Amino acid sequence: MSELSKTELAKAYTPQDVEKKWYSTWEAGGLFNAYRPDEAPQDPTGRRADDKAPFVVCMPPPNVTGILHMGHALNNTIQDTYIRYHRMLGHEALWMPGTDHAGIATQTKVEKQLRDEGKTRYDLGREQFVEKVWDWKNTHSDFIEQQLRALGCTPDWRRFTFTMDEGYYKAVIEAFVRLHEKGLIYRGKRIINWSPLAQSALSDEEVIHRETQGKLHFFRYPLIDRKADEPEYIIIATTRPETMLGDVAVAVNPNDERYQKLIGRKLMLPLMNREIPIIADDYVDKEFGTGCVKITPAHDPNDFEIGKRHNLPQINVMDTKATINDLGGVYQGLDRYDARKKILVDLEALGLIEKIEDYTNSVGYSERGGEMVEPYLSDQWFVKMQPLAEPALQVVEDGLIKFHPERWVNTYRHWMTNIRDWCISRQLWWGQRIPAWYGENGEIFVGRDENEARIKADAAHYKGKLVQDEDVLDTWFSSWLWPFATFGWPDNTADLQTFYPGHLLSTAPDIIFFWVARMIMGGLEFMKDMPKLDGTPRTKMEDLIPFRDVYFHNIIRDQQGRKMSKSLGNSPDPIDLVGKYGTDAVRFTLLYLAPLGQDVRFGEENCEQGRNFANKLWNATRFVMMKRDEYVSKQSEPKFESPDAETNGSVQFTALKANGASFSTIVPSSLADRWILSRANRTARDVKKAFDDYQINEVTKILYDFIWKDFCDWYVEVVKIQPDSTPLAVEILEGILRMLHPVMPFVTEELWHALTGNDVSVMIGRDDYISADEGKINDSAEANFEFIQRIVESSRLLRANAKIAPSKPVEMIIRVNQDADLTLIETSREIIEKMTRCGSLGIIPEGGPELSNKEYSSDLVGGRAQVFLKLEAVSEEDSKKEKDRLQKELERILKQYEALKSKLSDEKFTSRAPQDIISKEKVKLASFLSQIEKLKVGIEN
RNA sequence: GGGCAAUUGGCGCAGUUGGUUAGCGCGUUUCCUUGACAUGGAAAAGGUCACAGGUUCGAAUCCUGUAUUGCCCACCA
Repeated sequence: MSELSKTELAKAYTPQDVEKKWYSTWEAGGLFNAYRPDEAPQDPTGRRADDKAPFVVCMPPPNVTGILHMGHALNNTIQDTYIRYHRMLGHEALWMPGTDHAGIATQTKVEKQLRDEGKTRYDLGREQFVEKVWDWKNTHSDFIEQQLRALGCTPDWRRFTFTMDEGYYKAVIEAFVRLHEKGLIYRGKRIINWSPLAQSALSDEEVIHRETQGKLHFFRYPLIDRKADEPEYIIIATTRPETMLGDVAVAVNPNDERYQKLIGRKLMLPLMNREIPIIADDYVDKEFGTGCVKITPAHDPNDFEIGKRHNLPQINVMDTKATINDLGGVYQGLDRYDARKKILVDLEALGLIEKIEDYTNSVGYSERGGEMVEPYLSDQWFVKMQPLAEPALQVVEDGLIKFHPERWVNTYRHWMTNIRDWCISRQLWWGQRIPAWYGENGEIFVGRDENEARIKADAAHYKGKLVQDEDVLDTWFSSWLWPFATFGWPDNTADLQTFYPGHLLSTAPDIIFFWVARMIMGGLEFMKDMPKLDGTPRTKMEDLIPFRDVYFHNIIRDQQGRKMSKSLGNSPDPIDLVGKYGTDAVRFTLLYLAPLGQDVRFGEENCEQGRNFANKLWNATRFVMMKRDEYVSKQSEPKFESPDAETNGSVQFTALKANGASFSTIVPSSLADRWILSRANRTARDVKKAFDDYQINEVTKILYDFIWKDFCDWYVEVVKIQPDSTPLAVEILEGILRMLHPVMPFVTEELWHALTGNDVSVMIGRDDYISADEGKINDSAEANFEFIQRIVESSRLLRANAKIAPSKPVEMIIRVNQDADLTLIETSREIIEKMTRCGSLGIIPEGGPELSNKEYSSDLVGGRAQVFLKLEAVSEEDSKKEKDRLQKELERILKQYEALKSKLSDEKFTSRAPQDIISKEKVKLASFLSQIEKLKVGIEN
């Protein structure tokens, strides 16, 4: 590659051409693969860092049937950016991909398909139905993977895991059996959340409560054996009349004088004609309603507790479809809503309705199906959570696991300290079947398979038939094992030893309870027995936790602030955006808009910013390459292969790769060079800090500003004027491409190859990330070049004000306050002249003849200099306008000056403020003063 | 009922240990197709940082309260 390059880049960046090519090149080149030290020779890139630690991210597995929405796009972009960043830092970066079987969601979809064919799952039977779900899964799971590829994601596809895979299935069963053996899983008859649609139990987390407009009904329950001075009936209040069919008592507060005498007496439950007692319980609030509560233990969790305290029967009046059953008398067969209507009509006819009021209360709905959840009494399996929650809270409190932003710790703590047992059984067919077998007399045997259950049965001297539990486990009961089951747990695999614990978990905050908290519990509980890589046991908490940092990203909303949702149709398909704007543009935009933990409103047009940025970078590279060709052709003996970076006289290019992780070895020879090198290194430093602090939107902002404003707007312009800066520009650009690569992988890879001429087998993503050389951060160079920039800007402003055509050469004079600046400006003379298009430039010291505002328009550059632009024919009107402008400026500065002056003369300030602040303010005051004087002179002349 | 956030120019947002002449993108106005880029360049207008107190030499930034908005949690029938 002696001819470093020809300028072959197209005029605009077209992502489609570039993305497909590079993705397959990366994949074929093994970029995504992470290897254990013992597998190192397999790494096709030949580069690995045995001495460097792995960096592991487990992808939150999307639902296998789902399509990715904007939230996924953001989340996976965050993860991919961190993976790429750490890969470039030399870590063995492992991103574990996979999908989730999503029990209810998936089963519901397949059942719906069956329904369209006029069938139910029972028509097929369990085995055939599950087979059908597998078919469905197999035809849909590719889709997720393709979308992730389109987003440029680089997980280790070889490790792709599905939560129903054979090995994973085993892990789930193992976890169940172990917890059961420890007494942390039990079976119990409880009130659970029942989804009549899914016909299954739900966990508390799968129920969302919404304020719902309803009615509070006041019913009269007649008193039996009423004495003359007693009321005819007791009035109870209820929001759910249909449950009265299962009433077994009415409770009052023991201290309620109104009813004290009636405690122990009986009421006649209307419609059912059942005698029920009046009982006393502290739970009842005297103030609410009538102070009398009907008690329905089978249909309300509170009533259930009260029922237990008072040994009341539990009468379940509904079946699994929330239809009234045979215990509901004449209402049998009615749906719960129809039953309510009929009960109201019937009670009305009996004159037993006191009144009905409007009432708003919180009602639970199924997160999936959206229907009203029924509190339902049934036998279910539960995980005892408190013993698991305690250490899981501890590791977060102790900072072993850090939340970003930190405030989520509060939410986490609250949930963990008020934790309730987790209902894990689901009356579905799609999922891991509960490994419990029942004997004919209700015996329960839990084992990894039927053999094991049989052995336990034998031990218990049970010889009869064994029937396995029909139910499956909650999907989250498999998800919480994700950080280690994916590596082969419960087997003691080399992968598990090498890649556990992981590092980063990135997720939306809405699954903090579902998933994040439980994964922490799972890691602490299940990894205890697994040895570390060196064979020693995991004794420390930090060896058990599944990850160290949890990044809670924002929720993406539409421009009206609504949550993106399928039903609203307000969620753009990320893949459409990728097609329209390019992957890099979408990635950049999402990260740029994603301040940590703050919801963000997203409009598709935002992607234009990312697209424009990619195009800007593209063209800057195109230009730099063009200048390089030009520069090379002018050199008598270009020495590209030279490893040295000597810069005396004939500047030469260093071999780009040899720079390793820092920007450039070229010794800067001009102010602009020192400036850009300083800015570049400062940027590298700040980017690293932002990455490490999980301020990813800050990363993109810093890069955007540096690349666009410093490099493109100024330094590229400098190169046009100072061709000797070309080699440095090339090297800065090369570093820019590396710095930006984790965020915008495609365009940077394409440009990097164009620029360096590297073979496709060499990938920027396997190369070193830029690290800052802080010794090259040069405050005075930055300040001095900024001074030059301000002068140029002043000149442009004056030209615009005076309406002088941009192309017309002008006469300009710069008057400086300090002699040192005479030389400074002199050395930058060419830059100033070319950038301001001035025909003649005078540089003069303080003092000397005044320049009249009849001839010159002027502008102050802080207190440091004043720029004068020679005007052509000046009319009275122009002159007045110029004076007005100066006057306005004078007033503005005067105001600040006065404020600062009184501040500095305030003894309180001078005695209490730190010295450096005071001296800074003094310098500012002097600057104001000099500006004021100059403005006055300008106005008068 | 408890908790957590947010409130900065027309719109969307930065501003992380209190000290900047309060920034950015979009939009608006003016000018510019000068050999990287019109997906561009140059310039301009536009904000008493929700409100009221307080702490401090100094507050967009810290504290208290108020208002509005959003989210999470909670078994008051």
